[in-house]
Amino acid sequence: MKIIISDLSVKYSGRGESTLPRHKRMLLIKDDGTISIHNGKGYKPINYMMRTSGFEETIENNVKTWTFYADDEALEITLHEIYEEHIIDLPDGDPGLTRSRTEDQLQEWLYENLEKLTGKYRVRAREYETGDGPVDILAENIETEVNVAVEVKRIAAPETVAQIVRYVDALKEFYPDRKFEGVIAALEIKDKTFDLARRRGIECVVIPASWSEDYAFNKAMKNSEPTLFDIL
Amino acid sequence: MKIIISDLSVKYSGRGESTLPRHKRMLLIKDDGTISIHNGKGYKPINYMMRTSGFEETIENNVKTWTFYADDEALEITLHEIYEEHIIDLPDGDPGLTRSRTEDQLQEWLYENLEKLTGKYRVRAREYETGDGPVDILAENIETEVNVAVEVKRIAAPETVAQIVRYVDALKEFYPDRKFEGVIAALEIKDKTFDLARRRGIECVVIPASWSEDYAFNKAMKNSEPTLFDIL
DNA sequence: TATTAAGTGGGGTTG
DNA sequence: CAACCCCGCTTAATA
Repeated sequence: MKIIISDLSVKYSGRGESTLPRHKRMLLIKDDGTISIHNGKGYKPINYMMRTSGFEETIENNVKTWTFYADDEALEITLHEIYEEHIIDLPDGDPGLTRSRTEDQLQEWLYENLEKLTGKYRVRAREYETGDGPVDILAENIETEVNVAVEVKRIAAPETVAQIVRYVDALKEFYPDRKFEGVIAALEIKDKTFDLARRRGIECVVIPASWSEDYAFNKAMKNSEPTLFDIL
Repeated sequence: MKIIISDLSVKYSGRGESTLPRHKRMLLIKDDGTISIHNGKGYKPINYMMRTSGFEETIENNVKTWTFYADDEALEITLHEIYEEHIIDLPDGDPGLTRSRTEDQLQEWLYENLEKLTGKYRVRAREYETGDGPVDILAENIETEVNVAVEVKRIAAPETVAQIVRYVDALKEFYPDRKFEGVIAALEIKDKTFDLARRRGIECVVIPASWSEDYAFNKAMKNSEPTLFDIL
């Protein structure tokens, strides 16, 4: 990896197009060919390019311009004045991130706890194919026996309503002799989404934030063997 | 800005949760409080935190652990062995990125050129409110005088079809005495999307890739004054 | 301040 | 390869 601190300007052309006027910034060139340009703010680079396959240097009036190429993409960096340069060796084989509290785990937890949580829906299947993509959970109303498609989200947005409506429509079309309703289950549901859902006949279920503790506790109970986590 | 090359491990807890085992990586601390951890690959940090508001250092067995805080978030970095450290001054006032070939410009271009391009639609309005969100362009069929809602996209996906169908339905509901049709105009429309659109009675218009050159040319013509771009 | 929509979105998974 | 969907999405514009 190479770090260059320089007064630089950038032009990118590829999927979109952008230009960046001269300013002192950090240029980061990783060994996998990734280029990124950082300024003093934010965690994202202001300009970047991945999977570079070619490289070219031109010098004019003692000013270097580097152009990096890939399929249909080009990133042109003019280094007006270089202040610092560092070579850093980062070894391969990074063990990588392990995540928890993901939507997948939320879905798993809800599948186990939907009936307890709502008191009226009994789960039947996960990732049930609707004909227009799989719905997260298929359940049924215990009293009315109507089938219920449940879309699980961390944060429900208006587009979530559109999504569940599509699934319900697809299910109705595919099984014309059965009844279907739609439910959104989310940790957070904004007012506007709530109103929109109600107007479309979609019910909203708010999942308590404590789900993750409950999930972790149950996981730990199932594994009688102590995990590495318990020891640490 | 501070760059630290270190053998480090990370724990994040906030909107989600994640852990990163020990490995030699780069820690980047920007003056705006942004933390990011990079390995040797990719342009994105593997772990990060923005808008940090607090900081704490603990030392155990000669090993430093830094914990960064923000509302409901915490990033804990244990620096097992520090190899390098660099302080870099990046001035504020970065002029920032200017983009072109954006969807906004595409929409502007199409508004000017829809009639020329299709030979049958005449534009009437941009960002026209349908009752279910604004549609990009409202036009009319020159021959039949039917109103046409046009959704502009760079890449049209099946979801785009659902979107334009919703708009057309909303318009029909709001103006029951008028006729409406839906059109998707995009640079790229995959087969499945094309088929789906046809089945739903939505017409597809493919925008030629040359639109951006035409757009730039016309912009230049309008401004008789030479721009900074022309000079450079 | 909250909401919406675009992004050079990225990235993984499935058919 | 295309389609689909989640992401600790981020970020900018807008009401």
